[in-house]
Amino acid sequence: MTPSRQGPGRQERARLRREEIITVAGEMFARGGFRGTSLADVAARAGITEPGLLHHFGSKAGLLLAVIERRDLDSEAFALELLGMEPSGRLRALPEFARRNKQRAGLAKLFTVLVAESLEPGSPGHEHFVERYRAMRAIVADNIRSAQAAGVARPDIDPPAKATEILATLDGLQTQWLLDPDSVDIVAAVESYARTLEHDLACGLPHLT
Amino acid sequence: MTPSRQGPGRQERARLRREEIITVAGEMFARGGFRGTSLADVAARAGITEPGLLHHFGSKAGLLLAVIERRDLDSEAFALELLGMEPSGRLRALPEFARRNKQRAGLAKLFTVLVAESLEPGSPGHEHFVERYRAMRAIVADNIRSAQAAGVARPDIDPPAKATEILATLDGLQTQWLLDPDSVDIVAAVESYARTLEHDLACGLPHLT
DNA sequence: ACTCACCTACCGAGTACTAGGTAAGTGAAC
DNA sequence: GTTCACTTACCTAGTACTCGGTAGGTGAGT
Repeated sequence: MTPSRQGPGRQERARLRREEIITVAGEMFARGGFRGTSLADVAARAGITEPGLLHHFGSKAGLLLAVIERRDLDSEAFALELLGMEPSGRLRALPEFARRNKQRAGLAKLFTVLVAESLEPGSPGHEHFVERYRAMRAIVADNIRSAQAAGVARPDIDPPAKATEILATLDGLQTQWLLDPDSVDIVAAVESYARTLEHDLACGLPHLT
Repeated sequence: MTPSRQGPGRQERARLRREEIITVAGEMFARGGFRGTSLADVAARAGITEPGLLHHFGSKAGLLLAVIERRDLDSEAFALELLGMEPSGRLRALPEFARRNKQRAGLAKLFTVLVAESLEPGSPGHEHFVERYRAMRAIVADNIRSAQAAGVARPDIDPPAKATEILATLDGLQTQWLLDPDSVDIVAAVESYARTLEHDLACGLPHLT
């Protein structure tokens, strides 16, 4: 009897388990923060022992990095989707982005909580988030520049400054929504902001055909 | 000999010590978060024992509330200052607010970290921050309404939505600055946003005298 | 005389992580 | 196509330490 009965084999099974653990850990970090969640908590929920966890991820920080990496893959997919659209439609995709995030409130909360926990230099995720924000600002700034080149945005706007501002608003809206979902409708808020932005970028422009 | 020589007396001395402890705890909560800071850390820095701390504040959560209360008093002072100005000048006071926050990066970081730690319902500061944001949105919305009444803001702006948006942007800018002060100049960013806002609120208005 | 700030000493329950083992699967030699 | 050395997944048990909080006392100030 060859032992390869039908199950996915050892390493494949281990990979699946790793994925499952990352999912669970992400949810728990979102609820309780990184510092507020213990390896024991994660292990219990994932149906594994603490040393079992550490076997896969090396350390608690390693687990955090795996969770962050997963989240990044997710949002990268969305970014690519965005870049596939023509520039004029990207603004209109913002509410779609909000709807998507609303479906995944856990991921959104995870991000907000982890950023706050990473403010202090030297914390496990600090460099990662610094780099990430720099990259995001650069991407948004490039988008603005191309909109200016296409003549659909005022040329007197400073792309980096506006990029910082846009990301800030989206983050801030998300935070207020996560804190108090009954008072803040994230989709409506982002839709409203998209209108603000449209007005802000174009108001005063000489009309085009 | 009446022992009231010149020292401030026992209760006064205790009050001063309380204040000192709150200051120290605020700094440490800002650096390491509430969960990431232990009573032992605070006690050591404040030159007191852990039970000494608990004598004053009852519990760790009590200490947190004292810290939050202190911060609120501080920002309330600024709010009153703002309300003393005529409405048209309030926008111009935003950069002043940023400069003030830059001086007190510790307090700003404290606020950002604590809000993130309070996202989850049931966490020690949750209700406090929910209430606080509701109040702040209401205040800003009122400001917008009065600007509309005075004819210096477009009447088609929805005050609550714009209020949420403004607070979001200011919070988000602060977060990016705290995370990466080398890349984000908070004062310049807020100045830039104040210009955006001015443009946003007034652009399209029929000119007044 | 009494209050109250603050201490020493301590507790039980976590904390991340390690040591060392077992058992199951894998790959090359034969 | 078995055999067998090797790797890998994961466990039990325990490390040294930190956590927030309590009990009960001391001693200065009022």
